[in-house]
Amino acid sequence: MKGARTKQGILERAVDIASVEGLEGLTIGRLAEDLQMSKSGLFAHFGSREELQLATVEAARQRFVDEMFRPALKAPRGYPRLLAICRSWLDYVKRGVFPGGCFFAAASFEFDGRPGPIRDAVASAMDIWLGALEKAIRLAKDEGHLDKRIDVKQLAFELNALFFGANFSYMREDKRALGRAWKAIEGRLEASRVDDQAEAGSRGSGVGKRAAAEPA
Amino acid sequence: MKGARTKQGILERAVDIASVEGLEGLTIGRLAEDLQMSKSGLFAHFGSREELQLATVEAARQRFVDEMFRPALKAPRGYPRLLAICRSWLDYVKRGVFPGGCFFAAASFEFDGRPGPIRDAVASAMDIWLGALEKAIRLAKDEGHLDKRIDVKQLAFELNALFFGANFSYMREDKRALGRAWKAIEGRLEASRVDDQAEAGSRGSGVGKRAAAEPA
DNA sequence: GTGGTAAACGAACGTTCGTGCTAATTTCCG
DNA sequence: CGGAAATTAGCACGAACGTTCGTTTACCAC
Repeated sequence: MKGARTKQGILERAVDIASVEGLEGLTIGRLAEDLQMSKSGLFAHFGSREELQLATVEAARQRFVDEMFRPALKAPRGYPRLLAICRSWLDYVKRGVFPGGCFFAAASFEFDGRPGPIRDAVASAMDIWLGALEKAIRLAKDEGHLDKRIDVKQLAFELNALFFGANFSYMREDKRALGRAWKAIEGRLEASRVDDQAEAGSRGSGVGKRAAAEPA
Repeated sequence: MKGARTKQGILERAVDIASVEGLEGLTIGRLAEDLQMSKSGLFAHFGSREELQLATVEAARQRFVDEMFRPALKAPRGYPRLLAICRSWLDYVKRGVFPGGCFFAAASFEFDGRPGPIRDAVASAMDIWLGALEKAIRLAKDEGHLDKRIDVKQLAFELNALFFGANFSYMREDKRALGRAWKAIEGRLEASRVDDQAEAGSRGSGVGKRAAAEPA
């Protein structure tokens, strides 16, 4: 049972390295040296490099769910939860959950043109995440918080794109990156929101009726 | 002078390979074999692998400008040109200008956490492109086509994010990817547009006043 | 045609890659 | 405590990596 803990430790480090150097840059020798153990000893846990890479993808998915997604589920379902997910996403890159930025953004672009098990694993993880995002949007519609006419997949596409853009800009030391992303996200969501008559008040008309809140 | 032509041919192939395998996956042996020439003969043109990578980035930038950006400049300045640039971007990934999808999206994510000359070169190319995009937006404002209140950098950020998202989805064989991206882009631009009283007509109100045109 | 320069080649360098084996060590259970 | 099982280490391998070297080929001016 000791092996399981060691394996977990290996994978945590593997995820960190892969998020910076890429999954192809993740090398057994480098990883072993980093953990101060022998190549062969480490190797024995996986049997092949590809298996190590696949396990790394899965470990990254776990971390993503634990650090970014699950906490957002505490928010009440519907619009608040959808907003919480978006906020949590930006927070997750800000906190540096992966030292090299969003693991899956990087991995997706790294393997997009290369068929094989790793590409499939990354794609599957992204499918799960996008599915969860779509579900959150659908719930917000069902709760009557979002306009019934909005296209769920379309909105998920746009939000996901903004996440990628946020990660890109943030990694380029653009201090305004997350602020911009948050503004865009909020604007997009507010525009799809069903008018809440209770707080009708005087919303601005025209370009955008945007709140001014800043991300965490 | 023969060497210059050879070098150009090498770089064209190098760009193709790097767009699929990544700049780190671009290997001298592989490239030489692909071109049916000796490693040493090829190597002599660059002096080091890093120099080859840097030259590859520059060659990719050239191709990007030639195939995607310059053609869009034929459109009249202002809103039409901005729209033409966006359309051209989507078309450029659809046409497979780079076999592995947008070279710079991939390279940006590959090197975002790794300081060094290559990261700098990629970042510089992205800066030039984003600068050009911002300029197009600013021109559209100056021409009175876009609302004067819009934030140029904010809009550029959002468009760029949508391009990345489009590339991501398109590379995943999502047939609707470019359609969605186009819809989002057009919606975002229409919302920032100054109302053209001449063609007032009956635009839909509410969520979005979106035209239904499909991308090329 | 001949001489000189530029371009491409082939072989080899030292490293590092992933991957087998086998031996030593540690851990766990009765 | 002792022995079986799981875990780690040591070592060797073939291949590929970037790079250097000396040599040969191709081309162009005179």
